[in-house]
Amino acid sequence: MDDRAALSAAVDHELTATGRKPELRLWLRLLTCATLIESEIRTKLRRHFLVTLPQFDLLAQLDKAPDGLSMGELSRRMMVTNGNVTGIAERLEAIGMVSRARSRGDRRSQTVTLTASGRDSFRRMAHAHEGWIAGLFSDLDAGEVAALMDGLGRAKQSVRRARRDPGAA
Amino acid sequence: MDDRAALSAAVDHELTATGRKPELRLWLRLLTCATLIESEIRTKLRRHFLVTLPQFDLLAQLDKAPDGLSMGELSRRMMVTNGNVTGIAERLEAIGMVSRARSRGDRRSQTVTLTASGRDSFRRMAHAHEGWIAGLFSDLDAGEVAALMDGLGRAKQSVRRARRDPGAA
DNA sequence: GAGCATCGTTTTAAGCTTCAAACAATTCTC
DNA sequence: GAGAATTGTTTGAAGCTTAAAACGATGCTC
Repeated sequence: MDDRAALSAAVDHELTATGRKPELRLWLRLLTCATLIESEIRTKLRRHFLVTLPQFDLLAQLDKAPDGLSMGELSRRMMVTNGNVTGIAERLEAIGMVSRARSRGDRRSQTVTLTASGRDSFRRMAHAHEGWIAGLFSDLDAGEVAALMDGLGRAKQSVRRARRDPGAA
Repeated sequence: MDDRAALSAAVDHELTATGRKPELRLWLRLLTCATLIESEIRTKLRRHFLVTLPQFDLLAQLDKAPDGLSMGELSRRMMVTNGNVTGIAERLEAIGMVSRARSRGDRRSQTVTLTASGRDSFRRMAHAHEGWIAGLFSDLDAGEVAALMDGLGRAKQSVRRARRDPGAA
């Protein structure tokens, strides 16, 4: 490869990343989308409702579970560590959005529940949130949304399977 | 709506979330994918290279910029706040992966550069990282990857546009 | 039922992240 | 050129996050 070819390959690599594996580029693009949306929603939640995104996430899990959830179940559904949930739930309890009580039948376990006012507040947030998300995706038509749902569904399955058997290629 | 219909609607809502807007479901799925991959990569980077994901991210930006980058430029490319970069760069400097120096021409600005050993270490990490990502996506064929790249590209544009003009629907 | 492993949760240490305020160097304006 | 915005970065406070250790209740085995 002569100098000009080497330079051109280098520039090409710099600017368009075509030298990389397609999977890596896909991951970077996926991450960019997630980061953009996440930071937009985080800012709006703070500005409009004085709530953090993790707090909103915890409330959303509880809103779908009328009987409340244990700390461990919250941790699994939110895909974060146990210790993480402890802090978020404490702060939400301090502002009266959720209540915690030892579970009947297993005194190790705590059951977290939305308070009445917590549920009210969350419903308002959730309504606004749905609108914000729709706004962010508003340049996509129904077919594009469906295609992405499908592709991401396959991607999710692939990732889950790969995490289970690290060996198989 | 009688009791049985109400119950069935509720269950349906719980399990498949069909009551929600497709855009919201798309966002949740996108976030799930990103979270799964991110946590897998985070763990592997720590186990194999004793480096955090944000540190890897900063190194990756520097590896693409042979002349180094200013703190502000790093912040923009990593899509995080300025103050955030300060801490990550400090820790990377402490372990000898990067060096910082006042920029010539503008004494406000710091230029961050990979050290020789930092570049060496990063190249090894990047090679492993590329393999891990390929492994996670290995159930997708080339067409699926391309389709996702395309759809996510459109999604990214939609989000960026919506952030610029909050008014337009 | 005594010992032992397990399970659900909290705690701790280190690091990440944002937002807002502070600071310092630069540029603009007159 | 002096004063006023602007720009690049750091600092500080609050909160998030993980990994690992600690704790206490439960269940298991003999």
